[in-house]
Amino acid sequence: MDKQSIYDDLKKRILTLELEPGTALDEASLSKHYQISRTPLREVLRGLAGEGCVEIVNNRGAYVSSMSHKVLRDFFITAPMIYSAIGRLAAQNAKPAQIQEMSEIQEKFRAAIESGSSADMVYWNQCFHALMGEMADNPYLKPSYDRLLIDHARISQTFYRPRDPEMSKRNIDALAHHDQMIGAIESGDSQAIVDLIVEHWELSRDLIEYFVKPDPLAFEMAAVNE
Amino acid sequence: MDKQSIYDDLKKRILTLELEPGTALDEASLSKHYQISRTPLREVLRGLAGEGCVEIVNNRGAYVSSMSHKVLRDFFITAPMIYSAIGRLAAQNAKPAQIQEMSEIQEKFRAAIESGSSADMVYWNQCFHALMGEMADNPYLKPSYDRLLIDHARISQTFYRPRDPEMSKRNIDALAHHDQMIGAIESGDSQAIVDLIVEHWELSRDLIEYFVKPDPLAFEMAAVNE
DNA sequence: TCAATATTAAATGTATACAATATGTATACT
DNA sequence: AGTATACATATTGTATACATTTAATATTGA
Repeated sequence: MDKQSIYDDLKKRILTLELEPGTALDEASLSKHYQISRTPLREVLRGLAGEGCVEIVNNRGAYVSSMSHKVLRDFFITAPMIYSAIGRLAAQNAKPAQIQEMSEIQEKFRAAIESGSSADMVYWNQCFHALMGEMADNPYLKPSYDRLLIDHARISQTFYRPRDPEMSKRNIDALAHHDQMIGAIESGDSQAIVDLIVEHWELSRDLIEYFVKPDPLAFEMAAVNE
Repeated sequence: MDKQSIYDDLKKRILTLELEPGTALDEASLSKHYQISRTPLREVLRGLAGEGCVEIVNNRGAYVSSMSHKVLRDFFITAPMIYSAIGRLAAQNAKPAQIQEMSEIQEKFRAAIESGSSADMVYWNQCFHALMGEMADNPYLKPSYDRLLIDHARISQTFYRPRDPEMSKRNIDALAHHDQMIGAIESGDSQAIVDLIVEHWELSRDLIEYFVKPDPLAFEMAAVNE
């Protein structure tokens, strides 16, 4: 397994919460697991730290980056601005080959939703939005955008409930948004893509609110007053 | 010299253009220069790559990141949005100790301008704006902001002419902006800081335009027609 | 002479051994 | 008993030797 594959594998395990926020990433165990020496493994961990997946503390090793309330708040403040900017630039700069690739990813995403595979949904959704970042082709926005996507995936996983029928409905909506986004990018319609991204964002935000502020459990007032 | 110092030193040399864009960063030479083995030096280079100072090509080493026309364009597109957002957040979140520190940095900056030391001006200006990024305290915006600051310093250096009287005038203006920014942050005035940042940005932008589109050299039409 | 291939030198990439640091445990002391 | 200190263990950080890849040069053939 080469370094890039190890990088991708670790990132995937962090995004899917298989490695939960705060988990210690022990160099010896990982290098044994991936059958590679500690030197290149350390470089992988430091690479992931640069992307925000991992936090490194001096002389105390690497940890999967945390997801505090503060982080959640910053995420809600920041995502709409960056997502809109990336979308606008993507509509302006997307190359035909990238649009083709995006269509293919979208079909994989559609298949994942139809099959109900939660891990695949997260993965192909991630690919879709990461590709939009590539289309935007702006080295200054990319690091922030990528970091937002990482936490977006983790937050979504946290609040996703595969058995809730409300989820299927939202997935269908998200899928439709993606289709429309591809159309807007093809026609280079900046305003359309920004509108779609705002709509898509609100879907995601509402999903999270839906679970942060759920309906209280049923209870009998009479029983309490007895 | 410890790893952090080496990191800082290299970053400073890149910012001040002592190490020009595209310069190859040879591991052996650098490790000899800093009296450290290649292993930790490689980690430093990869750290700088994560920040955007350095580009690493597989099996071909590290280079000071380039400054193409494309980069310049992306810089102009992106900086106003991120700078404004950071400024707004700084006004909202700055801690008293940080405001104190900013005042101290500003005095160093003032001294640098009065003494006319170009390198010190770049350095303390960088510190001022980097601290504003700390005040904003937003992990999603920070990586983009830091990358913008790096290239902002390099672009400014490229177009700075210490002997031009126009420069001194602009320096005085920049200094005044900084003073006003500290005031706006102290009073938590978001609107004021955004206005100041836009003004400050325009100063910087005009400076660059002033040298990208200079007045043509004098010539005699008559001579051409002879 | 030019092109293609083989060889060689120099660089990066990896493994491993050793050093420094941090944590946990045991022991001594108040 | 509780705290502090000393020691032991485990983990990270660094140096160095070796492997691999790249690039430059030399050599051979047409």
